[in-house]
Amino acid sequence: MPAHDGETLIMMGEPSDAVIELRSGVARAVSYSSQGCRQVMAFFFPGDLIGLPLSQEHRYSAEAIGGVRFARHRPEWLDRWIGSENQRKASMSLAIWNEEKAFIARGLILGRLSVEARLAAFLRYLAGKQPISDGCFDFVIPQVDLASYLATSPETICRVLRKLRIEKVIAMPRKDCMQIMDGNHLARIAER
Amino acid sequence: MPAHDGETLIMMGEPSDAVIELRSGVARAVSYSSQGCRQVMAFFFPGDLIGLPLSQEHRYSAEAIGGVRFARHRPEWLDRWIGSENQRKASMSLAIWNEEKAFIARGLILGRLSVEARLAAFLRYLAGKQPISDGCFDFVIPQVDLASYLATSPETICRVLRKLRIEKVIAMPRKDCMQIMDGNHLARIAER
DNA sequence: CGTATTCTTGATATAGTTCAAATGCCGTGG
DNA sequence: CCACGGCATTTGAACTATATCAAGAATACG
Repeated sequence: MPAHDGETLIMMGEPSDAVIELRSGVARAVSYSSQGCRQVMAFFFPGDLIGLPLSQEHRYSAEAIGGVRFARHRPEWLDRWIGSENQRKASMSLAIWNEEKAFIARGLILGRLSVEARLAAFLRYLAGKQPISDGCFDFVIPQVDLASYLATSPETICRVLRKLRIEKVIAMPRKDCMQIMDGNHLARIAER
Repeated sequence: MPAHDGETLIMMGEPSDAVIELRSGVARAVSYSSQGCRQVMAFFFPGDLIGLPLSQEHRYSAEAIGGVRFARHRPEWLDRWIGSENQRKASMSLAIWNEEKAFIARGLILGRLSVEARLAAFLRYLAGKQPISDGCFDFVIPQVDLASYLATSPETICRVLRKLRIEKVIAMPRKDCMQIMDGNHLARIAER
């Protein structure tokens, strides 16, 4: 099933009665605090399972960002999926761990002091998640979401991206297309 | 078994051949990057399982902070522990989820723009984790670790704690003892 | 094509980093 | 028990990164 950009796939607080399998595109996990503060917690990529029934209710909303196609499964499907996966009794753990990795990644990225270091670390993370062709990878995440994810303002995201472009660390042939020109330099920036 | 303060319970990169059960005190999860950058990723509290064998190697080091007593178990023990727990086949998931929650918490805390908001959010989190007597709870985490966890400098931690004390939002009768005087105000500060 | 959204840029104020130094605290060994 | 050294915390001062406000340009969308 395809999803419109911005479409909500699962809703925070609703009972966890469905698991989403992301087939293509990128989705975001969003947390809404009681005061209505919105925070992008993670991004999901093709192959990821979204909304594992770890608790009674979903702990975040999942929203389509760009080019999303997905499948919605009942929890029973998860049991079969796990069984089919080579009889490895660890595969539920694997699925959960995969989700956990996304959240840990955000923590580690946000642990840096400067926005530049955080953004550099995120771009390296993203490059490892996206298929790369001609040195470029899709960059469909709006800067507003990036700002929320990296705990900064959209204006700063824009400025830091420009700085990295000027320094020829990255290039953006199109707005939705990112190329890492100097991986070593990017790694150095990411280290504070 | 008791642990000295600062003692390493498990080491990042070593094979996951032991699970630690924290009986008392507080421990920290620390990640060391290849360049040697150190980052406090999470804190563990009594009852937590540390070093679940999700991957071949531990993904973080665990170090004792204060008053730690712990038990070291072989991975087989985990199977028995899971079996004993009411035959709930979900209990491995529960253990993993508990670990995951700690990392998600850091992400959500770090998602705030100001250090004051991050610290306020963390104190609320901590108050929910620590037993409270006489309105006070143990506050054994050194400010250096807090700074690393909250992605700021120790000096700023010190200054913000002072500010909160002056504003009578919190009180610290002793250095290792924290009291929340105005929970509503603290919640408001945590909301940016 | 017009409208809404996202991105970009500039200017300003402020929070927070950094460096440096002083103070307090704790354990160790004499 | 006290003196010492090391470590954590505190404070000050200067500088810098980044939030915020405001406005304009570009882009997507119906």
